[in-house]
Amino acid sequence: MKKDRKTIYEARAKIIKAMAHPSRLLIIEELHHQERCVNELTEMIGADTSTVSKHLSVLKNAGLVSDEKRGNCIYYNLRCTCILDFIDCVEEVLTANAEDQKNIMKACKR
Amino acid sequence: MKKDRKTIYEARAKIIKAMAHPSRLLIIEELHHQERCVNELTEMIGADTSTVSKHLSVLKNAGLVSDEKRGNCIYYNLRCTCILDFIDCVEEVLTANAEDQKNIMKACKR
DNA sequence: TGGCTATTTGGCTATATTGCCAAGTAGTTT
DNA sequence: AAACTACTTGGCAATATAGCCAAATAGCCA
Repeated sequence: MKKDRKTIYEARAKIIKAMAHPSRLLIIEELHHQERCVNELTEMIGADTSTVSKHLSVLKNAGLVSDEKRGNCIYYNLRCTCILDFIDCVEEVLTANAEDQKNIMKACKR
Repeated sequence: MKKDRKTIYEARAKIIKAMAHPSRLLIIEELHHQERCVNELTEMIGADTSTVSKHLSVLKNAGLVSDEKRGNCIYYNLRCTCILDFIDCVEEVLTANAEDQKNIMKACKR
């Protein structure tokens, strides 16, 4: 692979990888509705605070969320709302896959 | 996290994880232009055939590509073209990140 | 049949990710 | 200042991923 093409794909992969985790997808979806602090997200996810904090730092590092300290809490915000379209696309893939499964089942019954 | 919500996010994460690799992003983009066989992709990527074959099986397993044997080769096709919008969104994030970097640099010079 | 070509699979090592606990930091409240 | 709240960091073990080589499979060609 050409060097500059590789650089581009690596940069993209880093962003996508940051999304590629169930808890982080929850965070993304939640932050789309409203900003949240670590504590709130921790409760929703049901993992250790440190774990959630690390997930948030992965997202922040990828530039997907921003944080803002206000009062006692650090509030996290979603930076690019287009990410939600992204998830719509993923849903499309899942639906297509389910459709395939169904057809396979049908074929087996025959 | 509630069990059914967790299931949904795990399914989504699996799809996204399948995209989260430079070589696999190249494959996706390439297949968007035209179908390709393993050999062709292997050359473009410049890795071992077995490595590329495994990348393709990850993509196939996620339902992102389909394969079709014709003549001597197995041709791979992209199944959901919406994935390209997805990548547009990733580009948007990258641009925003670059913008941030630029502003930080500016601030430092002052 | 035997050798090709195209592709997949198994096995292995190196590396990365995840998640918990414990400890550290920082700002707030009493 | 001491205790408290909110969060991050370091460390560690378990697990997953990546990429190579070697070997297996499968269809084509002579």
